[in-house]
Amino acid sequence: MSIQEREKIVASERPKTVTLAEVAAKAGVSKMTVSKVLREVGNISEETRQRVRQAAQELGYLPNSLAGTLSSRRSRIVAVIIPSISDIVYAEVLSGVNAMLRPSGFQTFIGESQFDPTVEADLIRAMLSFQPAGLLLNGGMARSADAEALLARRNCPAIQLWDCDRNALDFSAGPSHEEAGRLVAKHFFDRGLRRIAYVGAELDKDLNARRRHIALKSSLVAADIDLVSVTCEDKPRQAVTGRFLTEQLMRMHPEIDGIHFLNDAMALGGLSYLHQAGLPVPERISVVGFNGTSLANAVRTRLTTIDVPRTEIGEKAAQALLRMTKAEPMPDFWQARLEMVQGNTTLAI
Amino acid sequence: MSIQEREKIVASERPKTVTLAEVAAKAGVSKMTVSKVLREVGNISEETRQRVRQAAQELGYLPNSLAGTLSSRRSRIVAVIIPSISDIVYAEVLSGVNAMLRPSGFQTFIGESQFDPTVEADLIRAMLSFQPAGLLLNGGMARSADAEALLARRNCPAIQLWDCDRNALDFSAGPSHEEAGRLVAKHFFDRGLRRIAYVGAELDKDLNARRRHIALKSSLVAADIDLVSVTCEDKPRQAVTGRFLTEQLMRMHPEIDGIHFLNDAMALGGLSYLHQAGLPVPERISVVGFNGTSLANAVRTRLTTIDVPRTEIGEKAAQALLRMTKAEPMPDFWQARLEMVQGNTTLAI
DNA sequence: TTGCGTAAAGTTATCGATAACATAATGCTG
DNA sequence: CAGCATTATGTTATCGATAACTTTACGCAA
Repeated sequence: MSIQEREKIVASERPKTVTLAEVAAKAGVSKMTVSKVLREVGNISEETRQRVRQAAQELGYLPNSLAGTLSSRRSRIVAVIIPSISDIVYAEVLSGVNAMLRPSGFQTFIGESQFDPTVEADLIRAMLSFQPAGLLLNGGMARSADAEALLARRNCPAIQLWDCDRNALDFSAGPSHEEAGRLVAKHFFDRGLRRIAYVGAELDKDLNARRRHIALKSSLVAADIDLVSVTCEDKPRQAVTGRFLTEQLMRMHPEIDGIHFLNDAMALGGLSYLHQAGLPVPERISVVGFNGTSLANAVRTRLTTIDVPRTEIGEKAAQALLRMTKAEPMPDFWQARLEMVQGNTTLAI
Repeated sequence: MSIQEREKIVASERPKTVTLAEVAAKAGVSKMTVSKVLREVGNISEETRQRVRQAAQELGYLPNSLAGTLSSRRSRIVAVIIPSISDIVYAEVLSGVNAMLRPSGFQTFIGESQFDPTVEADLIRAMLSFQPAGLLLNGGMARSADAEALLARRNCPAIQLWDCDRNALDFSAGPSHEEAGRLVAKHFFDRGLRRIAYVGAELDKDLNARRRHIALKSSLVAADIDLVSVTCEDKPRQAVTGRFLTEQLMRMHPEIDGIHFLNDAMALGGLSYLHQAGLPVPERISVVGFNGTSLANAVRTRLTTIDVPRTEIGEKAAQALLRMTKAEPMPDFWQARLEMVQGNTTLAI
């Protein structure tokens, strides 16, 4: 008999769940006493404690959090909705959230909206039905009327991630995307570049990226410089798209000497084309990405980018949530510090 | 008054939750009728349906899934515990799981064990307390006695991810790591290489990686070839470590002409050193990574690696879980197909 | 017209815990 | 030693839903 077969049998004759009442019976006390002992509240004699703990141990008691939460109306679930789980950028924020919440006994519920407001609204509904202690949402998305209505009816704090420029919720943690756009403009100014382009994708979905784009454009316009934008809405925000669009850009505007990309992945794709086309970076053309994701996986990179403290964003958001559940006072937002990281000129891998 | 201030007031005077009973009162029917209408079960006249739906709509009724699950003992929560959220490899599996489960109305609960068996056991306990419909665990970890005991008491199916070589649970979905090790050996054999090294980190935590390592070694030994292994347990499995260890390796064993790395990130770090040291890849030395993660973000890479269908692993695991909840028959495991991807020799970015 | 099957709605018990209050036993003060 | 605070434990009601059964009303065949 294989391991699988053996276990499948076990699975069919699943052990029945042990409840508080059974532990109470075994320990010879009331359910309430057991509950108090296990939650470590109230006054229970040391001797009873021991008996109860022993009984719980022997029966293999596992509390039912659903019942507990329902009864106490105090939840330890935190719902997080991010655009994409497999995008390292959001995953790292999530990691920060998790790291901060777990020691306090909170569990994270995760939803993936894929930048779709309809999906987001569905997720908010599903999440709220679990009576979470808090809701963490991504700021850079259009929100459906449905979602707004659900949020208005929420009875838990809601926090916005990734964006501190504007916020209709209780707290926001993230960078200022307007500042990011200005930083990029300054980078080009400092180098005396005046033929600037922007390359991005799916800007209709990602409002944060759109705001960076607009801020860059405004800063340039203020200096009487025009911004050439090459974007497309139906291709992924990945390296391949960055490469493709950069090729298009350079064919149509060979004079360009500075490009800002929506993110690092697209920028790396762009670098790839520029290298192949014999346009040295940064001598002939300057390239700026966004996120600082290229830094983590490469030992050295020639990509200049704006590093965003992603894990810290998650941590700050989670901290704020913890404070709010304790009704402690706190500010309305936390602004993440952006850091422009100069790429070195060593060969990139 | 700022947006934040306005919302904070709203937050303090939170809307009280609307229950089934209130909807029932408004619609002039019993709670049960409302419950049946909203779940679309039983025989309810069209006219009543309309009245109930309207009442629910107007009151902004949101079901309480905790109460529902407690009462019906049928959960739509699926618990997933992975070693790291921000490691793209696990995040992509998660994405596959999510994509498959959401259409069926399941919600994913996520835990991050950080390769720590103690943390994993704690998470299993926490997850089980939410009465999940299923549990997805990572296969490549040592499991604590505590965790084993909890799993034995589970009353839901449990599935193992990332590993189909052995399984003590109900189903497993993943590659054979032994096959992966053999594939790498074959790759070196085919090129007539005989001075082979392995570079890895944290092998004490990642049993899957350890099994690949052992399989590689066995295959080589069978061909009378020795494997030089350079590993360390206290550095991250990242590019920097790969670079550092490769440098050590090549100083001590300059004759090496083939290296297998624990993962792509470390391999890229290794490539970086080899390039700097003037050792052309693959002419002078052959490099093989693992995972195929380098493929996603780069337009072209010189890294040879074994591609693993991560999203598919998640999908298959989720599918199996869905089947098991319906008590449908199914095999014990799904073996992911591994694909050796040859790096091209174009300059990598 | 009787009897029975089905449609449509309601009643009661329950899921597994916790809150809030009640009670019993103890200790301590004046 | 009465009286009261404190400690230790138990009782009852409740959280918000669903399962399982019951009741009522109606239609139609014999």
